Amino acid sequence: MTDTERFLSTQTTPAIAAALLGKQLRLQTTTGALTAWITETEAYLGAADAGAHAYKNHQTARNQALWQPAGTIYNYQMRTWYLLNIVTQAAGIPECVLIRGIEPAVGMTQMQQRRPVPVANLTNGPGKLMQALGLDRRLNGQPLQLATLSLDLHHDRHPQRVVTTPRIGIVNKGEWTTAPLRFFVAGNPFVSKLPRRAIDHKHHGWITS
DNA sequence: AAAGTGATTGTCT
DNA sequence: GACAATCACTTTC
Repeated sequence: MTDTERFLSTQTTPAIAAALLGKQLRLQTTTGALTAWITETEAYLGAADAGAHAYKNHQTARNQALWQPAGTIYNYQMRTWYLLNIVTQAAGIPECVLIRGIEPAVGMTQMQQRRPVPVANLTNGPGKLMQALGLDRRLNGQPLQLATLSLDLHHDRHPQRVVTTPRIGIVNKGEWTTAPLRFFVAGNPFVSKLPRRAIDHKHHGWITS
């Protein structure tokens, strides 16, 4: 088992979602690597979770990847956008973490070419970050470390504080609508639906090293 | 700053 | 044919 597989399968999925904040996402491209720090995540808790695609273990052609082992990419289309999830837990347990925000580290110029908007609007949402990385659903079902996309647990930053809220876009799902399963780095600007006044312009919410 | 609406497309019933 | 783990734009305060 790799370090990444262990990280993604030996703690609860909400704990993994929180622990992913500050970890580095890396995309290998023909012109070099793009890297970014994860700033916002959501946990989806499988068969029990009325807000999840795997609710009641309902398998369809689209969501097969959820039953694969930890580290598998679950990538699907939402309207005209693509969303990135990382499967957690052992094979057969359909839990995952949705990546909702990333802070560009290396390659921001390339990201802006793919998504020509002001930096403040570049990667602060799950559909936006996929457009900035130039990705679609072709990665669906692939293991993270074998794909051009990978997780680097050893290059990480540490949030000063993590904020927990209900998930975005989950409506009429009873207790699961308000369950505290969204996590983000307090003060980081690359977080969806964040009021301007909540931004830490100096350190972006990271512990300085 | 918050709330509302339309765009647009694959997926599932 | 309904609906969706979104986004961008408009309206309103």
